[in-house]
Amino acid sequence: MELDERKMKILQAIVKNYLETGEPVGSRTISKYTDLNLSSATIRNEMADLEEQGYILQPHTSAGRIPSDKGYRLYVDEMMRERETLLDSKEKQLDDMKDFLIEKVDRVETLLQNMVKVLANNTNYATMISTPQFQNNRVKFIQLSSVEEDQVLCVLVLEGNIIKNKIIKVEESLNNEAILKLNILLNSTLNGLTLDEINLSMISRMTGQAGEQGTLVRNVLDAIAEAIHSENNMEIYTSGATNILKYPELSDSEKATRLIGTLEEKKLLTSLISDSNGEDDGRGIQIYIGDETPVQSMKDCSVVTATYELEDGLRGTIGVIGPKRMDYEKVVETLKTVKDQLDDVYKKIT
Amino acid sequence: MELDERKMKILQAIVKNYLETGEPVGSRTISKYTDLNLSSATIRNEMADLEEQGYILQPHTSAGRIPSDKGYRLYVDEMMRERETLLDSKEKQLDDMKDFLIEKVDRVETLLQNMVKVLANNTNYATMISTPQFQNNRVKFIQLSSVEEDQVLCVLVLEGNIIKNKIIKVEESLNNEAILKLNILLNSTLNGLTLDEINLSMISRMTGQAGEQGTLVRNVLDAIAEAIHSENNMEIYTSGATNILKYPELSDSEKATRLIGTLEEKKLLTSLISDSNGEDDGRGIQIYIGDETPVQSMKDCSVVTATYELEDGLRGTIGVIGPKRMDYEKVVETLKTVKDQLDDVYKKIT
DNA sequence: GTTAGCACTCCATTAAAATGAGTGCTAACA
DNA sequence: TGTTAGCACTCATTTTAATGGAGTGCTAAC
Repeated sequence: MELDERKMKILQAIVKNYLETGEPVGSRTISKYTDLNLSSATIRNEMADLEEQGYILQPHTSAGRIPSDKGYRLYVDEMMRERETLLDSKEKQLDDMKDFLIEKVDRVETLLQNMVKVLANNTNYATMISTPQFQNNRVKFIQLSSVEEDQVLCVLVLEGNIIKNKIIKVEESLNNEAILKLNILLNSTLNGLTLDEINLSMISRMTGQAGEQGTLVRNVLDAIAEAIHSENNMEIYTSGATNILKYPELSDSEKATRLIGTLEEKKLLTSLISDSNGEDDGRGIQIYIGDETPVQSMKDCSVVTATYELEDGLRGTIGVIGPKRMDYEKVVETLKTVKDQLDDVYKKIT
Repeated sequence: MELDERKMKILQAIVKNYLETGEPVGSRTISKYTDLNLSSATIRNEMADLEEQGYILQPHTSAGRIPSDKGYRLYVDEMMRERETLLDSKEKQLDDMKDFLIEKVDRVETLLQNMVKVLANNTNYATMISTPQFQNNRVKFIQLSSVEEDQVLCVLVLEGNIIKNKIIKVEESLNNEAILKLNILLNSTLNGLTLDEINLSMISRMTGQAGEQGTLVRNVLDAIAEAIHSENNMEIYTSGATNILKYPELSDSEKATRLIGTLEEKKLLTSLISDSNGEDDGRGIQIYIGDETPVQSMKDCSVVTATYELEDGLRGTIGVIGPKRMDYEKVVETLKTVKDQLDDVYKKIT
């Protein structure tokens, strides 16, 4: 099953060439392209082998070969060299970007929205980014305040300065003293806890202690649970959906509709969000080629995702969606840089 | 410049037919289609006149005619009958929708997001909706709380239960008493005011009264100003962007990219938001045909917008973007219903 | 003023032909 | 035994030509 060195080189040449041109590549091209100094006939023989082994395929007889998913996979795993040379200029470019991003940014959301746009412009693929998850972040501060007769405002601050709030209806207005008491109760009990740590016995104890205001406490806790619960919170921003249309193999009406539709219906993207199952390269990068994708509607694409991590355990996912023949090297490199630098930018703006 | 009745009828027939088929319509079709009982030759003569007057045009010689922007405009202004007959079923349909929407909706944002999706599915065009504006809403409640040594949380509640918050850095930690005082000062001064009413002299007086905490008050006021300022607040949700691809006249790569890109880059849509300049039909409906649009990139489309109004003076815009040959009647009818009912749904969920 | 008739235009569709990139296979070569 | 030149063959793409038909404009007659 292993490929000898020559076959590897030929496969690599095929993939590289196809990434560049998007056209099936023939034996003659390879014969000239590589330093192997082999005639096209020899290449043809090797190609026949490679096809038999499933690394490349022919769109039709008498066409050149294109990489199969398996071929891309081998390329990505074994042959892709990191572009150290490019790294410097990329660093610089991203430094510029940082300045650009910081300007006028004062909320994480805005930062991420800008980031995802920059990434889309940079790569010419579609991009997505999820707001950080914070299930495991701890409660820092809770406050109830009476806003109107029958309305209580509940504000919740989590580690990482995530603020959630909700207006809760109450039957009868509360006096200041009652509210003060409740605040003390809530803070002393819940501060420093994560959602997972707020369990049933705790809840019943608190509702007990709250006496008359038992139902209110209950409502507050519900509000917290709801506020903190992942699916209500994770937002996904996308950008560059129209980049899809730049690639003929994706731009026919049916595929484009499916893809752009998926990007629009952000919920469908959640399965791309860092399930952090093993398959990454040790630096939080994951590559899904074709059918490997967890999002069915993207089976004609490749998806590259990276997990970024801000301080305070805030963690999210950033991803690039493009044709299978995307420039994996560049994308991976860019994502790594983005991921590394996101933290910096974030620190500067907070 | 006025058209006689017969020409009107012919134009109307052309537009209607073109809306249905999307194909240029010829004289023979009209001759049979209308109850005018005129031969195709006569129709041809009239068509020649209509073309000369700019109401219709020929894609090429030996093709039928299609309406020009001017033709559409006349149709929309003068010929479009409201479909009273359909109204009943539409009402019902929207009632169903209401139930669907209320389920699990507990924030206005979610309501609007669902609404815009339903609208897109219903019409088969692209849709947009803006979150309500609240420049003129009054301050209901302000509260500062010390969250950490150097961080103060500022919560602002406006009429309509719009909540804004921001964490403000301070030099030195504030004791409870100081915060209490500030809260009283802020509330007593600002409650019941709109942003416009918070003027310079008021600010300087307050910073004076705040003594040591002058800068903090300044920061709080800045935060309010920023929170309340329109461009930071208005969000626009879109849906059904891919519906664009259903219409051949818009689905070529270039146009589609431009349009979907515009929908993605929501900021570009702000000029569609209820500048409420006169040109509406008295019920908050506006129709932009082709070049009439304030958004340059949509000059190949028509856009229909409606202003909706929730209670408490919350007001936003909902819009439909489609090909010029969109079904204006249906769209206008649907928008009217949505606009009327949005308020109801909103009341139910709050 | 209306209509029938006719020549003309031009797009769209189909069919046929030319092109050419690329293959697989065979036989000769080192 | 691995490599290469040569050649016949395949098949998507492009080009060209032919055909059909929807629709018009104009003229002459009603």
